[in-house]
Amino acid sequence: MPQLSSGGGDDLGANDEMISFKDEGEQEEKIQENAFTERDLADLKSSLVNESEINQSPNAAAVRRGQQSEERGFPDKHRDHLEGVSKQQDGGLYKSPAYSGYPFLMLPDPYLPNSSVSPSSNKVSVVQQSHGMHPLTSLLPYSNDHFSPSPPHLPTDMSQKTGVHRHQSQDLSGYYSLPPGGVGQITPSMSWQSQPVYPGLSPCGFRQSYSANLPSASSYSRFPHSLMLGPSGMHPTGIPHPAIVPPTGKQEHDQYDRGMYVKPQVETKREKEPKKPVIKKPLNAFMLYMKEMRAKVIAECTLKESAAINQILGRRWHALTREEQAKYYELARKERQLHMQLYPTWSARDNYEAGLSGVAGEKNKADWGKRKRRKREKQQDSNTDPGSPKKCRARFGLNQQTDWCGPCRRKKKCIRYLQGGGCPSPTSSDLSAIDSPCSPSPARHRLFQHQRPHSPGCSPPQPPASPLTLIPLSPPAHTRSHTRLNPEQAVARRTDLRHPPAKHTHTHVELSGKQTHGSAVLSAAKAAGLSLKVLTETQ
DNA sequence: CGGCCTTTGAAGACT
DNA sequence: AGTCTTCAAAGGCCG
Repeated sequence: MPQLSSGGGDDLGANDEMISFKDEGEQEEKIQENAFTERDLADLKSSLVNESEINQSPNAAAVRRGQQSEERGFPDKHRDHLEGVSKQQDGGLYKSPAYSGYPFLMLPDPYLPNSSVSPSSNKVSVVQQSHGMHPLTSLLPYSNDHFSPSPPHLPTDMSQKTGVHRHQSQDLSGYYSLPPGGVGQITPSMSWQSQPVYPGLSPCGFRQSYSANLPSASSYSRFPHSLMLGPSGMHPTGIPHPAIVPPTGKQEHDQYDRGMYVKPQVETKREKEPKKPVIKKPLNAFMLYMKEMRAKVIAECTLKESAAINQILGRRWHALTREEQAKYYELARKERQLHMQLYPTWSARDNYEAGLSGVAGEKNKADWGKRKRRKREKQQDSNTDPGSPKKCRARFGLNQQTDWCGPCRRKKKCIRYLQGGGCPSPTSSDLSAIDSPCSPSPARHRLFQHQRPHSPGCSPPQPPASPLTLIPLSPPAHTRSHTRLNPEQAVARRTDLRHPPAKHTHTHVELSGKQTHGSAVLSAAKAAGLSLKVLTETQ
């Protein structure tokens, strides 16, 4: 769990962490990249200043007051916990109205016991913004749907998912209703508002965040996110929710990307297809960051391949300040809390059975063990030495792609390693990785051989990566666990900034001073646009 | 069409 | 307790 819950931010103020995890040879890259990140940081900081002013708005307080009608229902211990969290955090994440043209209802602090803050508090976290935009709004592209006033399609039976507490939300509409007066006065301030709209981008759901106005039929169709639920993307509660995704798992995107979202269709489809919901994991901080920044990276670097983009995003993630990361950690924390509220019986293990039922039955439990063993064996086959680089790109780096084996060039398993580790031990050149947003990873270099090597859209254009400017490529996800033992990796990953996991995230957490039931949770979800997803199972 | 790639973080299983 | 594995998003690529 992010160390945001206490300490008054002392752990966020340190400024020495940004260097510690930098790898050698990154100086040049750092200069270039900092030019970018600092720009964003400046924007962000400015937005934070502005938002603190804007949130003084009485309208915001009025909106918040309208949301304090429900009873408390969770143990005080969680409240205590969250109080500590909220005291420090609730003013930081959800008060930035920096985004114009995006209808974003600030998280109504159902998560935060201090939700009944006085108007004088600058921690007013409920800000309806039809024109203002949350700094993380692009993380919440599905939040558009949240602005549907008084959803008329709420089913009476909201207990579709087994074990999910369903406190009926008679007053849900109260949370969705957005007083018109509360919106337009929020002046879009800067911050990521400066992010361009990418009209030409492939539909990834971000650009809309910058251009949407109040929800409408058209705006729904413009939002590709899963919350723009399609036929089967209905939350068990009946509220369209990003956690509800079609069985295919990708349908959501295709469907919504193509603007096929039609609300009546949601209802009819849902009636036709009673499904078991497969609840997706809540997004972690980095995932949220990725969702937001992906479009930006794509636009700047004209990249399309997610693997390359993710490498860039991973680097930028490390380049973020603590404060910046803290926002995402906090958002992720709230997502987890919401997720836990919505699906108390859900376990991450439920989804270990990919493609199977989201409900972990006994059979799934057995299959899970088998699958796990299979994967383990598979990895051992190709990687008898888990701690060592196993791919040509890691061994030779970008500058020596001619030394790569064929499979490595085709993103396949490195045959050299399988053939006995014939690859020479890595030198400095094996430290190749994305050096800048413009430098694709060696593994993806093939992609750029038929793309623009140095996109003009990337700032700044990068020459072919030099070993001196390269940083170590992070090991594959399945080998990271080994590298965690590596002190350098530990430093590189800036473990000091890694917020400890919320060990009690699966305990009930009082999310609000007065909202504790499903309606509160759902309204909070709608307000915050949290990205919980449920994959409904086709019959 | 399914799986891979790639990233970090969270959670659960395992040792 | 520490380690390991899986999944979350994304979309192009490959067999």
